[in-house]
Amino acid sequence: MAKATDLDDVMRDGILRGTMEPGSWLRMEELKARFAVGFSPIREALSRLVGEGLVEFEANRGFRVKGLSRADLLDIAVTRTAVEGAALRRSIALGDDRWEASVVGAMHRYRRTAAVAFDTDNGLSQWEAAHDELHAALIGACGSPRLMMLQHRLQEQHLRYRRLIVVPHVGAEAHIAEHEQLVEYALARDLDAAVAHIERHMMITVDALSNAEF
Amino acid sequence: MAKATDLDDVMRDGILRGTMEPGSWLRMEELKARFAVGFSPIREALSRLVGEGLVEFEANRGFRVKGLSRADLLDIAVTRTAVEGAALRRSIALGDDRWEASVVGAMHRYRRTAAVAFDTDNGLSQWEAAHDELHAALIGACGSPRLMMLQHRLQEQHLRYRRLIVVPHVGAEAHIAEHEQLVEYALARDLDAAVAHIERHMMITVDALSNAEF
DNA sequence: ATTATACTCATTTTCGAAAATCATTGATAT
DNA sequence: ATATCAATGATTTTCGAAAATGAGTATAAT
Repeated sequence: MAKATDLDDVMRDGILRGTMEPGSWLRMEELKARFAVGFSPIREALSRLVGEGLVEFEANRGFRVKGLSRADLLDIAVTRTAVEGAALRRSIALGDDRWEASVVGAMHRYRRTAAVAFDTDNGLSQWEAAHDELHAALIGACGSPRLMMLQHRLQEQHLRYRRLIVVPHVGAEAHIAEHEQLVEYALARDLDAAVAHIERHMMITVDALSNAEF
Repeated sequence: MAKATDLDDVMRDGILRGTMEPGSWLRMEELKARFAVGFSPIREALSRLVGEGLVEFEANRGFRVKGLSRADLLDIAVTRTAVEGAALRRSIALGDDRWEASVVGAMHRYRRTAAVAFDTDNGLSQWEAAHDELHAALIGACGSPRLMMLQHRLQEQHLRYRRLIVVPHVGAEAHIAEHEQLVEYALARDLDAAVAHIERHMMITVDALSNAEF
């Protein structure tokens, strides 16, 4: 079935989508049966996910999906603020026209997907994907592989929490306005305004989520 | 010999100390013989190190020690600036007396080890260790597990470059003065001065290293 | 001479039987 | 009754034989 090299992709997907429950143990025999492979590829893929922070390992007890908590959600936000703030600062300072073009393009797609987010079945996840791509585009010119990689991983981890709450129909407009403003600052190369805005933005997301049950 | 769970520690050590050459392939049979274990624990440990950014993996070609380059050294510095800057800002804002005490203590040990760094055989690595501990102590009150973990990993990665150049006997005084100043700002809770100082500090280290041959 | 194809060989990668581990249960002694 | 220790069982973890892979080499075809 699934090639062994892509096993971590499949499992990452399961963890991010909540199919594999946060905090639950990952029993070897079960995974072996589920994915129709031997022990080695499974352990290897899980070890990679440990490094990514999605899975925890306890010697002789096995692997488990990393749990969710308010403290962890806050920590993700704090770290995202540090990483994305610095990356955005550099990106705005270094970005050329190609960067501007990619931001404009991503913003366009973001607007479009937001407009139909509640119409179709997977409209919401389309919007979410466009949102994440917009953020990635904004820091795309920062020139630091590590900062971009960290942003990507933190976005993934954040995704697990976003999926837990129902996005209110009404909030959409404010959400869009937030990003219009952010992109405007970025393209105007207003460094301080953009960074201040994105830092505030991170915390708003936490506030919205911290009322949720989990 | 070495318990299988600690295999990654042993290999990490080898990579950081340069025993395992940067860019070189890690042949399975060789590692199997060297550590007297089977394939599985080796692959697992290496997979963990992939997540930490010390090892690269290419499907069906195997694992290799991550190479060194000027671009990579600069990227480490950029990322360290982002992570340690933000962490220090939070640490200064949130730190209590216990934090102050740990900083004072770490600074004391740093001074002591610096004084005898060139006297004994392993004096230099003692000094290096104390230096890293001082930086860890400074951000110790930031309250973010992720920022502290990232700082630790980046410090490790930076270590591989530090080992490449010979620390000049003369530079020691300036190095100590830098840290005296930094600690002073931190304990005085002068947030902006401390953060500005540490950001400059990161770049100084890069400059010193970028003249080295590699 | 150059491209295409089959064959080697060194190496990675997978597999499941077997060993190791830990929590639990049951037996025994105080 | 409670503590101590041995047996049990469920599960993780290791191991090396065997399969899969890809790079290199030889052979054949145009």
